[in-house]
Amino acid sequence: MIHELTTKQQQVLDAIREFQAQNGYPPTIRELAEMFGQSSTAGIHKMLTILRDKGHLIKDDRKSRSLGIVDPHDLTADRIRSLPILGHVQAGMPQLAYEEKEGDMFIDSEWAGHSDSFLLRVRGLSMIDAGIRDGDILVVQRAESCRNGDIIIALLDDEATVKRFYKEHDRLRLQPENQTMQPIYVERDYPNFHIIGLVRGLLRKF
Amino acid sequence: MIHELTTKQQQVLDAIREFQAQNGYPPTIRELAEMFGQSSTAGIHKMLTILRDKGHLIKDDRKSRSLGIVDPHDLTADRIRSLPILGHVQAGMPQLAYEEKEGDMFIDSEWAGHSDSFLLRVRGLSMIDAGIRDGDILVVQRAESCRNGDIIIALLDDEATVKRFYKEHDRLRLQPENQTMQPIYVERDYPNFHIIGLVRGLLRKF
DNA sequence: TTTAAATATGATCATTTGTTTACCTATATT
DNA sequence: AATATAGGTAAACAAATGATCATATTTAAA
Repeated sequence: MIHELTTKQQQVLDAIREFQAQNGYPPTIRELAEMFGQSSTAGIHKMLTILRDKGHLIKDDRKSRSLGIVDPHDLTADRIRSLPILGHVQAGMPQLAYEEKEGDMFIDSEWAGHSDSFLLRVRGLSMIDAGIRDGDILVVQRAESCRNGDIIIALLDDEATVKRFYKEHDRLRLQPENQTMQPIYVERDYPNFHIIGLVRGLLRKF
Repeated sequence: MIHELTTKQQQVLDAIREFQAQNGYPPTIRELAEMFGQSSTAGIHKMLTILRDKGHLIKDDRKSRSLGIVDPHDLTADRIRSLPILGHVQAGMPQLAYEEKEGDMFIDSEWAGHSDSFLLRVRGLSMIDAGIRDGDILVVQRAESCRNGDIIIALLDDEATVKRFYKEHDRLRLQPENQTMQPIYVERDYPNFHIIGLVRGLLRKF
């Protein structure tokens, strides 16, 4: 869909990108013309129209400094999320207690692209056999439901835990991955059980 | 140095930030006035001057859409690194074979702040007891030396491995963390042994 | 060579945008 | 009560900016 560009058109596009990075806002047509040593604005204006038609540029008519690059390489902003690191999950859901925030961390949105996620520091050894260790940080995606076998963050009687989730005949099984620990069974419709989120990733710092 | 703001001033600042994030370029004074339901531009204009004097805003006189937020929280650019994901480490060090790149991932520079780092996908179970599993991604910091107990990426006879490193009397011990595997011993000064880097972190995607 | 497209000029026009002045209204402080 | 400050209105002005027309010049394709 994105057409080929002449070298000149590419230069203009690069100049816009450069200016934006340098100043925090896009250039005017006259500023662009000056950069290329041109005495008229008409040439640049025409080129911007071409660039827009070719799909490389977003340009709002009659708006000053409204140029926006359509750059498949510069997905930086879209690929980064800043997530809060929570020391522990508290009661009072579904609102998360952000006061308990340990800090923030930037992560690739491949993990946090959907909905609102957060990071949770693991306490305990209940998932040690799944390679989840004490002190690890989990990438948790908020969710109310999940599927069999998912590793979830659940709140049971105001106590937050990491477990693998299984739905059985008339009850739910929260399976620790630790040979020394027993599964927890929860009646369906037990009021004090809530799924907080799905474990999507794990971060560990050595 | 940065003065306190009234709630209204804070709202204006937030609106500018929001607009910038939304559109890629800053708003005009009239657009701001409209956002706040004001019929005149003078009020906003006055407020922008105040915000600039207080050090929260960069504002070029007589330039359209030139507002720039001075935001101590926006250290984004400094806290993010884009690291290549390598499928495996090859011979021919110390240059890494970037042709084998699987892709790139953004990570917090808390892990990759120093020197050049890269990401390496783990193959095998040699470190399973350390919670490092097949398919995990390691954050590797390039290094030629390391200390006892460090988890390292080493190249032995053109074979790359993840092991825990110990220096013994007259040899080096590469200790797998897997009860079924035996340590590897390497003579000091063995020519075909090279330390590639230090494992600083671990990323896993569920 | 001929033709078409891309690039550029110079001038002009219309609109957008920032700036300013003179007021008005609260609210809090002296 | 008097005063200062933040916030707001209305109107007008000046500068910045985008759009456009007619016309060259160069470059690439037919």
